Amino acid sequence: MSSADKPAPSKLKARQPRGFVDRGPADVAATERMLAVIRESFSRYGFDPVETPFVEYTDALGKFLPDQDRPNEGVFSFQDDDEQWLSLRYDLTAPLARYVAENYDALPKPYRSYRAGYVFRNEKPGPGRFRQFMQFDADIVGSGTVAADAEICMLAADTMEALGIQRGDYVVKVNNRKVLDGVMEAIGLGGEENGGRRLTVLRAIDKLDKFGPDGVRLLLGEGRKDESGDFTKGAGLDGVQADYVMSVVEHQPGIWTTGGELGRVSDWNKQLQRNATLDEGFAELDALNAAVVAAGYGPDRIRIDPSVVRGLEYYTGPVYEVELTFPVTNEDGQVVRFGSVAGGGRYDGLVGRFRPEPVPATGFSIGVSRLYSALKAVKSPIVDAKNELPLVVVTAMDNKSPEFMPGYQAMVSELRKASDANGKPLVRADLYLGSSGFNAQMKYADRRGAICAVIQGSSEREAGTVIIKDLIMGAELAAAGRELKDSAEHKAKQAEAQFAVPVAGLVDGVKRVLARHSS
RNA sequence: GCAGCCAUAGCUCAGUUGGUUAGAGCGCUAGAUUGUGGAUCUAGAGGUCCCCCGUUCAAGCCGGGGUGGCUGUACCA
Repeated sequence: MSSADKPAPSKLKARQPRGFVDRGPADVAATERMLAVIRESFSRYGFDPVETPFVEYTDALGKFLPDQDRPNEGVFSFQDDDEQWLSLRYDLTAPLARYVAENYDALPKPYRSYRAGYVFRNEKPGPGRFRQFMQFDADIVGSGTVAADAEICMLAADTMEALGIQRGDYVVKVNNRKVLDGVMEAIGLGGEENGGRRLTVLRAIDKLDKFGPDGVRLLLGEGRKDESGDFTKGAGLDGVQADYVMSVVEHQPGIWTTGGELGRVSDWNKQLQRNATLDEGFAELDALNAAVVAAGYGPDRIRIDPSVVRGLEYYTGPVYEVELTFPVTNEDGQVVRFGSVAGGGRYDGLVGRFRPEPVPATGFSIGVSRLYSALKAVKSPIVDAKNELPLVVVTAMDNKSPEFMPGYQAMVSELRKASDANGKPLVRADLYLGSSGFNAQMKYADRRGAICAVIQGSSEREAGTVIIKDLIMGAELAAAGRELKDSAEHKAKQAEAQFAVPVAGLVDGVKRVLARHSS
């Protein structure tokens, strides 16, 4: 404080690493409620929870093996003191595969499990895209039937509705890797030697949402130049090949709505040159569709869409993507779409990496923070702040005199012990511990969003009473114009908003205020 | 990763051809009002002008390099 002890010239700068975020009380509480809803939904489908650690051996995560000294491509990795490579998990699927393989004999199969947790990706962050984020997964391991995939799709749809997303505001889109592989074969891109070009074509298809059919066509052919002048090399398909690809991926709007009835994928497939892989893919889509339709899930909820491309590295059969379809106005006033908030598919090869026998598996993953933003945008009641327990602030009128503090602490203590008719906690209670004057204490209570303030100065203390001030009603009065403040009506309201009760009646007085605002 | 734009107070931003002590609005802290949220008025706190090197008598401003941010693109399990 004296001029002698100046602050050091270089103070440490408080800052978050890029791509990582802090979350405030409202976000934490709302996310907790959201997770509870998802958990309930998954649990109802008979899934059991399991938790695995953040860290796995790098080779167990699969894709990024330490081919050199630094297994760092997109993954946070470090070496243990025995020099083995460890990594932070980048999804919840690979750790589940490791868990199932390790505990194979002890688990009931097919094994249904769910889990939520943070995952980490060491890559460039962007809007709504972080290096640490939460996923919520559900998987069925040990069942190769398409009924398992159907079950996952229905679970996805039901979970969206449980979260307060209206039917029609989301859609579960389903495709099958075998369809895409069959298309590749049909245009002559089958076989080991065409792996690179296949990837380019599939990536181009994945851009349909972003660049539209014309953009995709460019990427299938020569390539595409973006507005910054950057050029993306295309797959080099000729016109016939590109036509074929486009006819598949663009056909989806008509498939299920023809004649007002659900069409059959196998009928639609007759328009195309066929091969065994295509047939198998369409047969699986057909079976999946039949299963969900029989259970009452129409194309407004679960829909076949041949343009869905996901998980090129490890999905082997059906793939799914949950897309939000309602438009949203962002803070810049632009209308945007949320797009995909969950995705998944069948990964029959993943557990088998650890086991002598093949183990089929299917599952999906919810991007929790993206979905959270979406729930706020649709004003889902689940993320509404009103669900929080109300806060009462006890002011410390005589905070300059330490001998009065125990009295105030007795008050918050009593409020903290109070419960409602159902035996649940009545309120959260906070005692002002700062050194500022009374005016500032009211501002404090206001900023904390307290429902009421408890006040006891010297005159109340002598009278054995406390004052309870309804801050919600008080705010309306404070906002009223000066000329109104002398009116009889205003004074009557003021008496209602702020009243004295005996010290023993503190909890009852607070209940009186709660009752006013408990709608 | 590649390309473009940007970096001055907590936030949004001014800052003249390079010229003394870098400003505004909002916000924040408090006072006016022994003890009541808004409004008003007053005062206060808060800055290595992103960092380093260079040019110059002199750099927030000019040059080079770095770092960080934004946008697009690539990748995305």
